[in-house]
Amino acid sequence: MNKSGKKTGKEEKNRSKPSLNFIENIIEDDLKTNKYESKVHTRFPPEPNGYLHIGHAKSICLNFGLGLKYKGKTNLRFDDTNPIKEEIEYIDSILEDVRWLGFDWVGEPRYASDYFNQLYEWAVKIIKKGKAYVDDQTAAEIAKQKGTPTKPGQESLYRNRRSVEENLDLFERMKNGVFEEGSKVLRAKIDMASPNMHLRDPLMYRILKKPHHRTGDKWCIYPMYDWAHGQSDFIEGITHSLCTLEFEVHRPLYDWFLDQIVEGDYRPVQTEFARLNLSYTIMSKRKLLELVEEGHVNGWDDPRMPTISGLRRRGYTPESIRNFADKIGVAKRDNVIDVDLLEHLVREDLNKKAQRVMAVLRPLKVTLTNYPEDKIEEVETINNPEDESMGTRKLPFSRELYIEHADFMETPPNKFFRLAPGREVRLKSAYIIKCEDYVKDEKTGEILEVFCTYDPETKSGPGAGRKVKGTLHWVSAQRAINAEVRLYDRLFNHPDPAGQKNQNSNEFLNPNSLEILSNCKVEPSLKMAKPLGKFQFQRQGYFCVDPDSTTEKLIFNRTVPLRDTWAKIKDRP
RNA sequence: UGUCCCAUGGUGUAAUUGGCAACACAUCUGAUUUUGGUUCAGAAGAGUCUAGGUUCGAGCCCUAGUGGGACAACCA
Repeated sequence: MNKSGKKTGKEEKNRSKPSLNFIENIIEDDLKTNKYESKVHTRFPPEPNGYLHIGHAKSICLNFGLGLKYKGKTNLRFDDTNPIKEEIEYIDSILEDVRWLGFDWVGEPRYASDYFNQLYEWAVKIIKKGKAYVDDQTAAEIAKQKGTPTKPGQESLYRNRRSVEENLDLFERMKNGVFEEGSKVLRAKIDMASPNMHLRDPLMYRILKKPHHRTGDKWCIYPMYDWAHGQSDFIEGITHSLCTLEFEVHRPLYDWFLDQIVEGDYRPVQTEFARLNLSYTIMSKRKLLELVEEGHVNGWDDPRMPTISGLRRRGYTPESIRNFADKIGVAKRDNVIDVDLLEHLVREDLNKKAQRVMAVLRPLKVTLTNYPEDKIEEVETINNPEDESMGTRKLPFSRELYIEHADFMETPPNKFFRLAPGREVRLKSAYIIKCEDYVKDEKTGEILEVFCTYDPETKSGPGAGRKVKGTLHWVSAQRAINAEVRLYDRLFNHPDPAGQKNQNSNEFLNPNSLEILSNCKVEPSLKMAKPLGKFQFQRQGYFCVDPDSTTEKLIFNRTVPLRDTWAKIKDRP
């Protein structure tokens, strides 16, 4: 009795309070203890050196989602501390992708480069405290002295030899462009014997005589990531600084740098979570770039790419991606998410939204021998059975039609209930037809044409009469318009191409990831289809108008096929 | 020969004071269906990496081990 009462109490609690991920737990604890005056301020801080992918989408949804959930704020900040790799082109695409996902940042986008002055002043302060010094050694010498994770490093000759005044003077002259690139760096004086490599006197500044896309020629010394990120967080009033697991070892340094500059009570805290891995694809920017450069795909927005721009072109909706980020959760263990989940979610979304249309991908001609030659009648069909408000439309029906090649079989196997000699099927929204005859290429065995009769008593609508087992999609041969359809399959044929030791992911590239069908027949209403317009091709899948599509040449991308239980039954041994 | 992180059905994530291991995807049945879609009903699948310890009671706390991952760019 006592026990069951306890149980009920817990169940009620669970119902009213859904479980939180570990970051939400941290935030709610902070809220409870009134840390940060009960504010939540997050940020999404990409480096503008490439295109965003679905792994970034996870981070975007996390950071912006938390801002929304806790009525806080979220900044968009470009981590632009390396002028060599960064370009404005990438900034534009990042802004577009974040907006497309449906998020808005508070105020203007921020830039780490906006803080270069402040960073410089703080660096001077740290030198004055005797906790930073100018090192004249080469990159190779510094690397050599750094030691290894298992062996302590050695201190630089310059570490203790130079006075504060000398360091200050050298640093100022570094800033003024007196020294050659690579000849001097500013280093934090921490601990060359630390078991954490990042604490072995990390670099704060290097000399780079390169123009920056925002600051131009103003600076020739640029701060390193570690000496910019936490300070940017601090400047912006970020409370919860979320990043991926590989920065875990940076956290002591993040904190050390904050120790040097923070005076009040407030300071941001870094928390790490596991990056997203998705089955049958890769997520590394470097490897993705390689796919583009080696021509395995046609650019960053190739619909096979896991980039946001690729997914958009493929026909994914922002909602489906946000749902995905929600469903996969946030934790600290390495993971490979099944791409089936992503596909399930885009189907779920498109099922509600996408208009159904008739499109025959691999046409097979059907002639209705008892249908008048010149007659074209219009049949009415529903636009979306999931949403009556989407209404109906008219479809032209005629003596000569196209059906899907795979919907006819000369010698059908068990459980095949499509068209076959002597069999009947319904043409969706039209009539029941019966196969009377067919023409076959005797050499290749290919079916060339099918002859049927139609039953005028069976027109779709109330009182359509008898039922048959199969229903096929079709188009009128006279009225159909041509289209190109691009069928995409997974880019790799291994579920974890990047996770295989001693094997390059490219070894697992799927040679059949793209199939182009150029002789597809689609219903005439599709002439008006606009780029990125989304449709369900009845019985086949969801398709999206490619941006390359024109009224003269329609091009559709297959987002994802419909679930296909027949394929499973058919392929069973 | 180091430091840090991680370990729950096939996959991913939960289990909020230490109290019957839950949800989603995937898989399999059946029903409905003018999409072999959708929807609905149901089934199977883990005893929580291992060994000890604390406890009336451990997925949860402690110790050790095992396995996986991160760290040695003037990249982020």
